[in-house]
Amino acid sequence: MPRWPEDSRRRLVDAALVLFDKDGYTATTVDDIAARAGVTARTFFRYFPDKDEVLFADDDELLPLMLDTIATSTGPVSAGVLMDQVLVGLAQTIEPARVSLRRRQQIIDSELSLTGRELAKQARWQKEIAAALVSRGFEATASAVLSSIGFALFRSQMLEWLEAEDGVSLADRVKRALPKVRTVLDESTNR
Amino acid sequence: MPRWPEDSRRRLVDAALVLFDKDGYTATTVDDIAARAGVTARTFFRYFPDKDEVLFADDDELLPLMLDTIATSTGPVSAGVLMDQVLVGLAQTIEPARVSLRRRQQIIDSELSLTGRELAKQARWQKEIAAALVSRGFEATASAVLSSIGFALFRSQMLEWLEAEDGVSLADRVKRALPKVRTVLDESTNR
DNA sequence: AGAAGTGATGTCAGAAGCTGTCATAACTTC
DNA sequence: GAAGTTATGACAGCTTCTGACATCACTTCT
Repeated sequence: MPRWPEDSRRRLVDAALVLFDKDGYTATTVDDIAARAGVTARTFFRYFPDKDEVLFADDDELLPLMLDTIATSTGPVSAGVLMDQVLVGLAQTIEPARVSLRRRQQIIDSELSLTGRELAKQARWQKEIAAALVSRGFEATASAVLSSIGFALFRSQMLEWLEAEDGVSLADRVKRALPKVRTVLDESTNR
Repeated sequence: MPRWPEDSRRRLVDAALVLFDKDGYTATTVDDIAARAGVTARTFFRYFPDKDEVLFADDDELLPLMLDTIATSTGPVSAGVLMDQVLVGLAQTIEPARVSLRRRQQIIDSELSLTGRELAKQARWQKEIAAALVSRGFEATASAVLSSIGFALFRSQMLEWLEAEDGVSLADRVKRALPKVRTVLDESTNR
């Protein structure tokens, strides 16, 4: 429970989203964001290491959740089932934030560098999840492959979910994703 | 066959790789690179839109190759087979450059922003390949999923290939990757 | 209540990335 | 050899990001 803190941070995030949405990412300077939040640019960089991160800072809370899913899972399960649990848990966590996530994704898609940042973050998750699977005794390459395609699938499902209006939850989409791969693969070897 | 051109560009790339390797990415300034190549920083930015791109500029030649694979494929094949051909072709193309690619990957891994750039480029490929599959008459979601996991797999295999010393070619690794997914998946539903 | 401490913020200075503009020199072409 | 093209240099300026130090608000201890 700090004195003024967290308040500035929240205002900076809000200001950034509004301005990026209104004027575009490159067109809005850090000074603009800081001014709208009532602080200095220097303060902005105290909360966020760079201009991009104001869009992704909240994501950092998600990795511990995912790692926790793996660490606290009980009983003998396959790596695939664990990965499934991780992704469904992730889906359920972000599910309520759909509208703001969609706005954010529009901004991200408008700038290639932001897409890169998003994917880099996901790549870090991917590595950590794979490592967590390994530390639970699963084989290294299988863990890497699983984590790799798991996140690739999650992302494609998330993008669909953000766009779609059919009301199908992200968790449901994710649950259907892995079997869907199997279908595609069965077709793929069908010379 | 330009007058002086291409020569400066080549020298800039070489200088950048040497300096990034020697002093680290952030520590070497664009001025350093330009100086070593015998030109001005302004000239650097005429060849490359930003400092990152000097590491990735050559990759742009690869996309046309991949799209060509899809466009010129004859006979009725499944999307999966096509995707397989694309990735194996890509693997064979970059195969000879292994040593320089490994040095490059070390630099990329040292900086999160570079990883982002690498993945952003791959994301663009992914979208274009998916679009090419669609234009060959394949279903949209299947194309997207296939392209998505295809590149995820390719990347994980490439990273293994760069590290490994077992002499197994990248193309072979890629060929084994898709079946490997199937194995992992079979295990994954095996509650 | 007053002193001392802590943490958030402001101010200032500066490096590095990147862009626009114009000049110039090298080289080609007619 | 005149005209046109092109790579490059030379500034000048903006934006992102960092380090150093000052200051102000609020807390805690006495």
